[in-house]
Amino acid sequence: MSRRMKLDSSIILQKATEIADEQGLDQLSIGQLAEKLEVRPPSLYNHLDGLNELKQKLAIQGVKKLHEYMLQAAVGRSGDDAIRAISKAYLQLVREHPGLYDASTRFPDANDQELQKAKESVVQLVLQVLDAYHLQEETAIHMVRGLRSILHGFSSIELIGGFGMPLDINKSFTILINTFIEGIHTVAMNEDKYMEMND
Amino acid sequence: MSRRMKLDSSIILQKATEIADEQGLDQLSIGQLAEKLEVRPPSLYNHLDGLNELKQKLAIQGVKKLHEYMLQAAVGRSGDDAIRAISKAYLQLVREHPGLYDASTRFPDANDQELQKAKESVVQLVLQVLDAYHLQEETAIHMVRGLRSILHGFSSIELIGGFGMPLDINKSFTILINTFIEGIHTVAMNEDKYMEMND
DNA sequence: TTGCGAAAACTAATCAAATTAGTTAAAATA
DNA sequence: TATTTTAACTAATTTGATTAGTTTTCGCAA
Repeated sequence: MSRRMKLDSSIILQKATEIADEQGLDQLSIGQLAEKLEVRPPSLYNHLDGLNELKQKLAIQGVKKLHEYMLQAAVGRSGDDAIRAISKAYLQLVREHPGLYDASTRFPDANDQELQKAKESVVQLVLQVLDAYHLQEETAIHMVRGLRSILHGFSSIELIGGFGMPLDINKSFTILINTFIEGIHTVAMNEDKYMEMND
Repeated sequence: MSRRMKLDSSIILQKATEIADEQGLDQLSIGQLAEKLEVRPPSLYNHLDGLNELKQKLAIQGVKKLHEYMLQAAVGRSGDDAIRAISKAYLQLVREHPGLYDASTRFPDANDQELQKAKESVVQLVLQVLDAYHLQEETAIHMVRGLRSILHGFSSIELIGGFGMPLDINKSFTILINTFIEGIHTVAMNEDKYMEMND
C-alpha cells in the first residue's frame, strides 16, 4: 500500500461520520479525524476546505440518508400505516446515526443548494404520504410541519437523554404518533373549522 | 465608579444571556463576554470556572424561565385552553430568548441537580394541566413527553429557520397544537386500546 | 525508461480561544 | 492604620484550526 491513495472525499466523509456517530458531532475535529486516517491534520486540506465544509457535507449526507430510510419505509404503504412507518424510520435513522442527524440540524450554511434540495425531497415524500387524507394543499403543508416537529422533537430529546422518567420510550413514541394520527382524522373531518382558528 | 465591583455572577450571566440571545449560543465566548464587560478574559475566572460552567448556568436559567412563562400562562386556565396557553408561552420564550433556550437543550452536565430539579418542575406543571383529562397516570406521562416533543421540535426547527415554505408559521403551530389536542380527546375516550398498541 | 507536472503528503509557522500561573491593587475589616 | 481577602491584571501555556512553503509520489508523455 503506497503512501498515496490514502485519502479521498468519500473515505474522509465516512470516517467523519463514524466519529460523529460514536462520539458526538462536537467531538469531531480535524485533529482527531486526521489521527484516525493516519495522516497529519494539514493533509486533509488537500481534500476539503476545512471543518465547516466537512460539517456541511455531513449535514447533506444526513438529510439524504433520512430520505432514504423514510422512502424505504413508505414503499407499499398508505395512510395511517405509512405515517407510522416513516415515523419509525425517522427515529431509527436518528438512533443509528445520531451524529449525522445532529449535523443535519446544525449546518454552517443554510443556503446550500444541495442541502435545500435534499430537505425538499423529504418534504415531498411526506406530502405524498399525506395525500391519502385528501387535505387541502395548505392544510397538508401544515401537517407536514407538524409531523416534522414531532419527529425532530422526540428524536432530539431522546438523543440528549431528555426523557427522565423510567417509562418505555418506544411506547411514548407510538402513542405520540397515534395521537397525532387521530388528530389528523378529526381535523380532516372538519377541516375548514380548524383552518379558521386563530389560536 | 471604582475599578472594583465591576463584576458579579448575576451581571455576568445577564450579559452572557444577551450575547447568546442576540448572536447565538455558539458565538458566546469568554473573550467576547470579557470585552462586553470591559475586563480581560482571565478576570472572569474569579467568578466562574470556565465556559462550561457558564453554559450550565445558562441552561438552568433557561429551564427556569421556561417554567416561569408556562406557569404564568397556565394560571386560571384548564383543559384545552390551558394546553394552548402553555404551548404559546413555550414558543414565546424560545422566540424571546433563543440563546437561552438553546443553552437549555445543550448543557455540559446532564446530571446537575439544579438543572434536573428545574426540568422536573416543568414536567409537573404539564402533568397538572393534563389532570383535566383524567388519563391514567402512565398515559399522562406519555402525553407530557408528546407535548414536549412537539413544542421542542417546532421551536427548534423554527429557530434554525427550518420551515422553508412561505406559509404562516403561527398557523402551523396553532394547527399542530389543536391536532394534538384532538388526538388526546380521541385517545382519552378509548385509552386502553391505545395503551395496548405496539406500534 | 525517464523525467515533468500535478496531486497530495509533510513540517513549520500562525492565529485564535480557553485556561492557568503568578502578581498587584483595591476594598473590607480588625 | 494595618492586615487580609478579593478581584483585577499581565504573561505564559495549551489546544485546535488553518496557512505557507517544501517535498514526495504518481501518472503520463517523450
